[in-house]
Amino acid sequence: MTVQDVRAFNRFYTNVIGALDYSRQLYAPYTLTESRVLYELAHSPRTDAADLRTELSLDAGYLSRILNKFEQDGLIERTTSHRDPRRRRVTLTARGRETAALLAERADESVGALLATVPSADRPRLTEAMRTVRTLLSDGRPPRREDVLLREPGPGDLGWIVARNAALYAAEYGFNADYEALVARIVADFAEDHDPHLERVWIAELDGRPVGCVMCVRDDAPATARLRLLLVEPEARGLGIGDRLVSAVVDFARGVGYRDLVLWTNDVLTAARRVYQRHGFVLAAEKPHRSFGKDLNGQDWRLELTGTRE
Amino acid sequence: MTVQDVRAFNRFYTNVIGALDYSRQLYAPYTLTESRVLYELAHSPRTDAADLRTELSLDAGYLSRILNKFEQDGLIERTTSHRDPRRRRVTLTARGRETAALLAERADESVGALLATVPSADRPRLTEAMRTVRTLLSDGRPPRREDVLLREPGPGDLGWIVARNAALYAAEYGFNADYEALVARIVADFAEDHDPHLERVWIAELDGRPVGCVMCVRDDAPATARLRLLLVEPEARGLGIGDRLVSAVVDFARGVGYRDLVLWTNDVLTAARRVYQRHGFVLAAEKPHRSFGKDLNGQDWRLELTGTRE
DNA sequence: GCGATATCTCTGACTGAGTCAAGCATTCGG
DNA sequence: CCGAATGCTTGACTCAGTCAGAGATATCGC
Repeated sequence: MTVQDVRAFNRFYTNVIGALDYSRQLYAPYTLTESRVLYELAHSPRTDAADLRTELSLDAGYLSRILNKFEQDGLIERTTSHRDPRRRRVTLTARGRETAALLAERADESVGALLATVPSADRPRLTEAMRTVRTLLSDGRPPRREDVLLREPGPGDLGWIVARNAALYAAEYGFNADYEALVARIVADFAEDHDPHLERVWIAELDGRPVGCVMCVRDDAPATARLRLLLVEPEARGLGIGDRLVSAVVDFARGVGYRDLVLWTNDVLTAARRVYQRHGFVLAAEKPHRSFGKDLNGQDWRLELTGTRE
Repeated sequence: MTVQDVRAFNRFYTNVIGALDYSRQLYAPYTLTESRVLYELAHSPRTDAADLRTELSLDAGYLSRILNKFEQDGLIERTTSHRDPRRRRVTLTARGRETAALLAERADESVGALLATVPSADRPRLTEAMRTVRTLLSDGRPPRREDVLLREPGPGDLGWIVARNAALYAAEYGFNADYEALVARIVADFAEDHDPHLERVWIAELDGRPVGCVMCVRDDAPATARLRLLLVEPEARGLGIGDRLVSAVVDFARGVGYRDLVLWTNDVLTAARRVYQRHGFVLAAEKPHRSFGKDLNGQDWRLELTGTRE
């Protein structure tokens, strides 16, 4: 049950945060909340009090008192905001920046001590996992299209294509190991020998991790390109990534002078089919076959690249 | 910088925990700390006050007062411990269990509301990431040899072999994409056609995720097997995984009747070489070559499988 | 067995982080 | 121009959590 997992994590992490502050000297002579305010100020030095309130969800009176203290200690200066005299603009003084840096340093030390218990080989996994938790929980903001980036494959990405194709089709359609063999063959052929001007692979990246791919290779027929291995991870669907990948292939194929673009798929892959249709592919042939441990309907689709460009 | 990542995560998660408690009704009529005590009691019903103190690191006086309140409310009963009359044994009453259940239910709801913002496709990633953070930070208990399991590859594992070989050798030795092509070729050949009685792949699994692999295939020479693609993830090194993988290959090859086991490696892979030596492999030939964008010394190693079995 | 010391618990006294409500100044919507 | 809303401040308060002392009992050295 996911809720229980999350609650267990909350209990655990409450202890972690508590343990970091064990000596009770971390924030002296300020409190955790004061130190959060100071941090916020140090990282966006020209802020209105109202922004601090919403950002840290503090009580207005509480914040006002905290800022009083900071002003007495010479950490900040308060002026009224230009565009709204009710608002107070808060700016850090040099002394305030010093203090913020001091607190940051202490926090660094404390966290460093915690991190020292983690083998350095594991640290990338730790930061990766923390980033995952953050992005998934951060107000559930759904990723936007602009967060997705298309790029060329780097080390390991071709293997990733094989792994994710095999795992996803096994999970979603029950394909057996033959499918992984097919994909591995396609990828190996590409990796071993391809003309970078006429053949290419794109990786769709979201928050630094691959979430989709597509390949464009020469076909046997003259002046014909073949689109292969279109894939979008379930968690990244609905962002138009499939469309962008297909567009990339179409544009590329047209740009380097192919006259036709073909692809082979199966009718069970309905989402993919709609993407192809949107880009103007038409069904050229359909044939039942038994592959990957399933009875399937193979489909050949074709898009003429000459003619009217929309 | 990892420390900064962790601190960012701490700030973030402080907000998450704060937000969960937003309505301020979560624990009413008790406080967070009281509710933690109640939780602890509900999950180990027969506890001494001293245990609670150490477990939750509470002030003795504070805990005493909390227990007073609980006793007045009829949630607990206090008796003196048998083995030490100074200690107080605390047991939940039926009413105490009810209250604990009620609080747990409210917390579940609150967490459930948070989780509702996470698309269900992402939830496995969330719990996985949380588990990773917990296991890495919780006392850094190093994994033990018994936690590692050798198994046959499942869907996606062959692709994983390609991906991790390529990524690791690129990171550790600067190999270029040619190496990924070579691995992809080897894996594709295996996936497409292999004799399961004479050729096999092993995946080493730690806590449910792959951390190592090795392959055994027929060689061109008669009655000769070839060991390929031995790999152990950095974070799983030092657990004897390499030895276990090589042992698996040696035992398998000997068991199915091969007379020789050969392998090709490069002298920069010193850790792997030591593994091979431990298993009795001897260096048969060495030859410089330029591959994968590097000048390397290729080595052929050989182990006779007939003769004295140790 | 006895004294010195440590441990467990409880209570009184206190601190101070955070909340609530009222009031003043200003902007916004009509 | 008026009522409502927003931003900030201050006074008054609550109550979570800390600290110190005291009583009871265990443990250790002798």
